[in-house]
Order: sequence, then structure tokens, then C-alpha cells
Amino acid sequence: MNDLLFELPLPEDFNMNACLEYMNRSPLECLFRTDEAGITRMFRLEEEPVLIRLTVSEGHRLSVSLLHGTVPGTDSLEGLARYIVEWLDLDRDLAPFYKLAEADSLLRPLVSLHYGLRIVGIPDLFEALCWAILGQQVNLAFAYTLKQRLTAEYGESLEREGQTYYQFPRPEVFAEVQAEELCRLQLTRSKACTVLEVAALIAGGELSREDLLALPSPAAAEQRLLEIRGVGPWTSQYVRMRCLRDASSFPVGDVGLQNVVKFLTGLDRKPTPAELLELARPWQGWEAYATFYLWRALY
DNA sequence: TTCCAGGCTTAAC
DNA sequence: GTTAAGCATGGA
Repeated sequence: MNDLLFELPLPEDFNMNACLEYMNRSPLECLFRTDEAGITRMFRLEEEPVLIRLTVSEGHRLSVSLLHGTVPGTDSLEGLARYIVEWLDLDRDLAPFYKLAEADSLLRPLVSLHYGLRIVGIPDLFEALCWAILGQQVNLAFAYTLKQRLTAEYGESLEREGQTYYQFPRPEVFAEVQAEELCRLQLTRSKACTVLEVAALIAGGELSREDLLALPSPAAAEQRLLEIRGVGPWTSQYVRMRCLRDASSFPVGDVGLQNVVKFLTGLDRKPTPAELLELARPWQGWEAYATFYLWRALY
């Protein structure tokens, strides 16, 4: 089964391979699978699990096909299309970013190397918050392990051709879950409590992506997120960047970013947040993209 | 063993 | 308002 559901127009500078390289950075990624030609991911549409495949087709368009499940109705297809546009940031014009990068000695080589890479987003707020929380103060490999455990334990899955595909757990699933249960997956107590708190807020309708986006500014959304215990500046900026699609978000506290800048500038120590802000002045409005491209120099 | 990893909270100044 | 210490956990 391989039904073409619809196609999406791609920006001229979109480069699938650059995006795939990023998405393929960890063998522990459990929420989608990549190969040379495309991406396969499980979704739940109309309460039915479906397996969706994305490939680039003739004429530089993104083909969205159904590998498993029933063909969804129009509304669901529109929702899926929207998700994909946000996931791969397909509706953003990167020309201004590439223009400023040309004049930037740090960004120029990275843009040249990864030209066409777009910020791969995490459109689902719960998933984005959890991913940030799990990634706090641990190395990335361990963060992936924690995500994989959480997903395998509480997410839904779908088998096809010997492969298991997972969907990130929905927040409602955690209604009766105690922190101790999450600690057994080796989340710290603090991470466990924060994940449960976020799940309760979202499941209870007190926190949503729509509400955050409806606030007067991304900074207001960041403030709202900071009210949650266990969510600090890095986490809220990270969510701004990867879920709320705010290209001007700049996680200055990010140790990966600090290490890349240290490495690329030949500094003998990590730059301070103030130094990073100074460095980022020419990136105004595109700090998140600069960060995303800089991260590519890490691996 | 020590140090670090895509931090956060609390307490002290 | 800014800085320092304490907190957990796995991996090198």
C-alpha cells in the first residue's frame, strides 16, 4: 500500500538531504525513521493510527503518502499538511538569513555545507516541552534514551514490515501516573515532576500551543512557560525555537552552542552569554536559524 | 575517580 | 539583579 495523499510545494532552496542528515543524527530517534529517500512517521488521524511517508518528487514537490491505515478525510489531511509545513518549516523565506550569513565568518561555511537545511520543528507542544525537559543537563545520547523509554512505555505504536513505529505519548495518558513510575525510566525526580505537570496542564486545557501563539509576543509565551516549575530560560527558548517557530529565539545558555562557538572561534574557554549576545547582533531576527546551523558543527 | 552534558531552583549577596 | 551551590543521571 502506497497511496499518494497530496503534494506540498517546496521552497526553491529546500534541501531534503540536508534535513535528513540532521534528522538522522541519532540512531536512538524513535518518533520517525529516515532513509536516503525520505521520512516515515506514524500519526494518529481521526483516532486511527496511520503511517505516513514523505519523499521529494518530480518538480521539487513533497509527496505525502499513506503506507498504512485508512485514507483520512479532508479536515485531517489539512491538519496533516499543516503539521508537515510546520515540521519542516516549509513556509519560511530563508533569503534574509542566507544574505546575512554571507557576511558572517562563523555562519558562511556552515550555510555552504548545509545549504537548504531548515529548522526541523517539533510542532506538538507536549512533545517539544518533554524533549527539552529530558534534554536538560544530560548528554544528547542519554536524552534520546529517555525519550525512547518514555515513548515505548506510554506511546502508541504500529507494526509494519517488521518495523515498529511510535507516536509520542499523549498528555492524557499521564493522568494517573506517579513520579516514581517515571523515575524508574531514569528520569530524575525533578524531570519526572515537570513532565507530569506539563502533561496535566496541557491535558487540562490550561496550556496549549494555540494559546501561546495567541499571546502578544514570543517573549510573552516564554514568560508563560517560565511559570512552570522545572522550565527555565533554556527550555522556554528552546520551545520558542522548535515549537512556536520563532526564528529570533536564541538559547544563549545552551552548552552545545557555547562549545561550537568556542571551537569555531578558537576561544580557550566557553563564551559567556553576554559574549554570545554580542556575537549574535548581526543575526537579529534569525538567531534560532543561526543556532540550528551552528549545532550542525557539533557532530 | 573526576568531569561534563543542548539546566533548574534556591539561597545568599 | 546577579552569583554560587546543590541537585541527579549516564558516559568518557
